[in-house]
Amino acid sequence: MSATLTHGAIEALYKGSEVQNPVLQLLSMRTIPTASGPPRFRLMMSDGQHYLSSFLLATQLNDLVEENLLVPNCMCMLKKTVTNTLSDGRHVVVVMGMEILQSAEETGGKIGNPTPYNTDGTTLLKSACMKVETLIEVSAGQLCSLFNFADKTPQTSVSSSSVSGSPPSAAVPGPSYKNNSAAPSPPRGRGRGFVGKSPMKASSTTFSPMKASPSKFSPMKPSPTTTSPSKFSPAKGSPSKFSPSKFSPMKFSPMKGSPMKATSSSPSSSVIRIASLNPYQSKWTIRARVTNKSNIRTWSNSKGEGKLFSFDIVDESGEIKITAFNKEADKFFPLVEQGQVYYISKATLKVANKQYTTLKNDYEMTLHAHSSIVPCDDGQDIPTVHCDFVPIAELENRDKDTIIDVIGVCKSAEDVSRITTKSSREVSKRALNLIDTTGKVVTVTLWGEEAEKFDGSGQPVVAVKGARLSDFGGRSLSALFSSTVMVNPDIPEAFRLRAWYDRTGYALHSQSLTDTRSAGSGARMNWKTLSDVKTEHMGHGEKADYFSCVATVVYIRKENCLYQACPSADCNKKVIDQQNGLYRCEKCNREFPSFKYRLLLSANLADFGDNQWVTCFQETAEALLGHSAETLGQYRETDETAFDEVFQKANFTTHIFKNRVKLETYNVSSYKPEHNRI
DNA sequence: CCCCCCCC
Ligand SMILES: [Zn+2]
Repeated sequence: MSATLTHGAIEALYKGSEVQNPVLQLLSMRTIPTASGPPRFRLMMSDGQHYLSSFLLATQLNDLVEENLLVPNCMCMLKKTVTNTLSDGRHVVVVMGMEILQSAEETGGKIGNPTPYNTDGTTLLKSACMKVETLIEVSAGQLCSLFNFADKTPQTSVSSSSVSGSPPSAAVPGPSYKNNSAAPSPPRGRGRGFVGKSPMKASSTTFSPMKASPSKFSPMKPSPTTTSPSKFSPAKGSPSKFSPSKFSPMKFSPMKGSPMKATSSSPSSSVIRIASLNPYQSKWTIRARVTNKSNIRTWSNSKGEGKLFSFDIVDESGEIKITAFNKEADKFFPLVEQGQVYYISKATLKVANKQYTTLKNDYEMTLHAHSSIVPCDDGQDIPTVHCDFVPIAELENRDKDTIIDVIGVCKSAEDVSRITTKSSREVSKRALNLIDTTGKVVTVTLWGEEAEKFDGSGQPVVAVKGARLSDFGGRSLSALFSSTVMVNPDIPEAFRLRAWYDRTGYALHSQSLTDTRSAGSGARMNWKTLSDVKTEHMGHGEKADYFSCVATVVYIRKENCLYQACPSADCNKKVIDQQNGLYRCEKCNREFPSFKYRLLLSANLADFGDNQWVTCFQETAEALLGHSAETLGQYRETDETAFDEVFQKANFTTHIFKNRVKLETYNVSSYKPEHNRI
């Protein structure tokens, strides 16, 4: 290929006008001193007529320099750029994607006789050079930090698609000058073909999405009557007429001189699409619908602690996750309503950690003190749920761990039960059996509140967006934290399924993809004697082993079997008695006037050939002892005889124990009977 | 700044 330079591209790029995949020649390159982090490269580029040194290489493209591909005189196609305007009006062109078309050797030298591009009426190369240098200092808070974010994720679409030199993918068609170019999804197994979801499109009360926050349960009407708090008074001037689709890409780039008049309450900058968001620009407003609002959750780890909630938003271009921490969590949680459309601005973009996200966006958003979320009362044009439902029969052909959307009639549902995870967290679970018109059934497991609140009576249609396919029992599904569970969603697929099931489906001799002969009914029980467990070295592998046994309790340690735990709902951490009527939870980092009792029981089990120490967590211990932890706590405080009696009664009782076994430090196995009965 | 995705 003999490349030709795109005359006029320098001016277009500098001004932020649209230009199709411009081809430029690199004339020179300089390293910009940085205090920390990877080096930054400033490029002087030529289009054969003009040259300009206001180009900055996004750091995810630094490889091109380090591998000596991007060297002076080479010719390159700029596939993704963003033109930023600094507060003083100067521009800088951030190169986020480029392809080397021709090496320096092949090109042979400088093409043409380009002159300095006149950026502001005075032709001064020197000033152009100065600009870029000061840029870093002047807007250090802005650009540098943004670069840092970008650097954390080497596999952004920008680097992966352009460094490899692959042709533009279908996801990024057309011009390279596109602030609004939707960041293409990197290849990943979890990819899903949906744009976004909003269960709350629901215009009828039959719709009840199952996600934690109470606000999610309020059905949305197509034209919601927003009762927004006064400080969030929606814009009066109907900003929605600035429909994103009417905006040319040009609008997305120069940041000064917003075309919109900013009033006190209306969005003060251009309404752009979610797909156009990137960390290099900060003055934007998006208009989008809230989906998947979470509850407020606390965390505590080595780096600190706090609380947060998150939600996803969707518009016609894509979706993005938004998180609010601590103060902002408290501030925005009550204002953000599932299904509602908002103008959102002044939030911080950062590169999303692909390890965690199932959303199709390379970035995610964090709200901060000055972020603005204003209800939009005429958001009917903003899409709601978009699911790519996979027919249940088709799940047989999908790979394990794929994230999929599924819909079916809930033929039957387990009762909710509590289980203890490997990390000793307790969680509720409930398995549903969904059937669709393929006549196949699959088991979907719901967790936590969704499991608790699920009501399977009346065999509702259930849709799960973003469930993970597992190979357990053949094929089964599990809801994730990021999943949305919708009961009787107001969507055509649901109506079709309802009609089908009520007419003929109910009588169908269905086949399950999930082997349901599990837990309790025999086939899946792994029966062992306590002696087997030892001779077979169960629990010595990487993963835990599971077995069931019939055994008799021969000893129960009643000392230390009860502890005083944090009273908050999902925190079972042991509290510290402050001796002043208050109990401190280190995890919640606060004191409570009360605690709850929890059981952690050490017992010795014996069968005809051997014996074994096991640990029984709360539910199992309560079943074994026949009393709640709370009752036992009362006994211990007030009636020691009654307390002792409980243990005596439980001793020498025989049960079926279901155990998890995993070798822990040195020779101590932790056996966890999770369920037992005589 | 989270990021738990669980159970058989
Ligand atoms: Zn606590």
